Amino acid sequence: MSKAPAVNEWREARRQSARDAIVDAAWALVREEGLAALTLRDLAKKARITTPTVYAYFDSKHAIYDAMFGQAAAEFADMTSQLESTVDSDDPQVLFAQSMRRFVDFCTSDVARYQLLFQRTIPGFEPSAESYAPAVRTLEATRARFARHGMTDPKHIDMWTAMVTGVVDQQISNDPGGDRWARLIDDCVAMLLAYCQPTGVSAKQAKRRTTSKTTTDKGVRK
Amino acid sequence: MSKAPAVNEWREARRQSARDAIVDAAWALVREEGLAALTLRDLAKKARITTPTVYAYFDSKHAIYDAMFGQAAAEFADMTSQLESTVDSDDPQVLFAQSMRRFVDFCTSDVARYQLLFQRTIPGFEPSAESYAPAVRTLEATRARFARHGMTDPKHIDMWTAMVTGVVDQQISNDPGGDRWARLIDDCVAMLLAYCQPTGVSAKQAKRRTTSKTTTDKGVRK
DNA sequence: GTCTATAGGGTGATAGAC
DNA sequence: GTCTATCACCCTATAGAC
Repeated sequence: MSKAPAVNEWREARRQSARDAIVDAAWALVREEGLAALTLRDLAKKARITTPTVYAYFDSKHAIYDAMFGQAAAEFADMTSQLESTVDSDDPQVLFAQSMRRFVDFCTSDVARYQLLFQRTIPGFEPSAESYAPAVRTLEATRARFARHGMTDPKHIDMWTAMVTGVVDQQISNDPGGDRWARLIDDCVAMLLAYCQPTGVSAKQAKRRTTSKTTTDKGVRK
Repeated sequence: MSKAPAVNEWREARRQSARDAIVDAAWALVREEGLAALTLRDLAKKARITTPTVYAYFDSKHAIYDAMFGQAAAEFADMTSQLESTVDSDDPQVLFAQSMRRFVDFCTSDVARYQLLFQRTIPGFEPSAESYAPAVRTLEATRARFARHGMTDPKHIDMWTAMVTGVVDQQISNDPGGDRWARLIDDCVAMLLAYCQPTGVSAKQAKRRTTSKTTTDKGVRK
C-alpha cells in the first residue's frame, strides 16, 4: 500500500525532472564558458545544489556529458524529421539547399552543441550506445533521402559532407554571429548539383539509378 | 677579455638550442596526448629536466605554446613559398589542385600543429604578434597568387576556403590516416573551377580582370 | 642554470551525519 | 537525497640552496 505503483511512477518522474534540471544547468554553463570549461562545482552552483548531490543523479562527469549528448542527438533527430515531413520539392536545388541550410543553422545556433555532437573535443569522452544510436539513424535517414533524389555516388556524398562541414566550420570560426558563409549556401548547392548531376537528374529519373552501398562512418558525422 | 663578444654569442646559441629542445619535446608530447593535454610536469620529464628549469627558458606555459605556434607558422610559410617558387602551370586545374593538396597534406600530416595554428582550442591562448605575422603574410600571398590566376571574387574565395576546410576537417575527423576525402581533391577543384570560371579563364585573361579587395579575417585562416 | 621543496590553487569523487 | 567536510590528486608557478 505504501509502495503502490503510482507512487513509484511519481517518484521516477520527479527524479527524471531533477536530472533534466541538472542537464539544463550544464547546457547554460557550457554555452557561457565553453564545453571543456564545465566543472562540477560550477554546475552544482548553477543548479542550486551541492557537488555530492550531483552524484546522486549521475555516476560521473562523463555521464553528464553523455546525457547532454543524448539530448543534442534527439534535437538533431527532431530537426531532420521536420525536414522529412516537409513535402519534397521536385527541384533538387530547393531540396538540397533546404537540407544544407537547416544543418548550418542547427550547428551555428548552438556552437557548444555542435562541438559535443560532431567534434571530439572532450578528452576521453565517448557517447554511450544509447545516446549515440539516434544520431546514426538520423544520418542514415538523410543519406537515404539524398539517394531518393539522385545523389547516390559515395564520392559525391563525401563531397557534399565536406562542403557542408566547411561552411559550418568557416562560419563558426571566422564570422561568428554573421552570415558570410551561410549566405553562400545556394551557390554551394548549385555548384555541387552542377558537378554531380550535370544532366539535371530529377527525382523520377533518380529512382531508375542503381543504389550503391554507403560506407560506414566511425563517428557521428555530417 | 672574459666576456668577449664571441663568448656571449656562443652562450646565446646554446640557450637557443636548449629552448628548441624543450619545444621539440612539447611537440612530441602533444602529438601523443593531444594539444590540450600538455602539462609542464610531463614536458619537463620528456625533456629530461625539472619543472623549474622550464621557467629558466619560458615565462609561462602560454609562452611555450607561443613558441610552438611560431615554429608552426614558419613551417606553413616554408610550405607555401615552395609552392610559389614552383613554376606556375597555365592550367588552373593543376595549379589549384597543387595548392589544395599541399594544404590538406600539411594539415593532416600533423593534426596537433593544425589545431594549434588554425583552430582555437587552447582556452585563453592567443599567439603573439611576432608568431602571428608570418602566418598572415603567408595567407595574403596565397590570395594574391589566386587572384593572379583568375580567382578574385570574394564569394568564390570564401567557397574555396570552405571547401578546403571541409575536406581537411572530414579527413581528420572521419578517416584519420586514410585518404577518403584527400583523394577527392581533384574533383573538388574541378567542381569549383567549373562554377567559378565557367568560361575557362586563363592566367593571361585573368590579368585583365579588375582586382577586388580581399576581406580581412579575424584569425589565421585557410 | 639546475635542483629540492613547496606554495596556492584547482579538480573529480567520496564518507558519513542527518 | 542532501548536506558538510575532506580526500587524493592534479596543475602552474616560485623560493631559495647550490
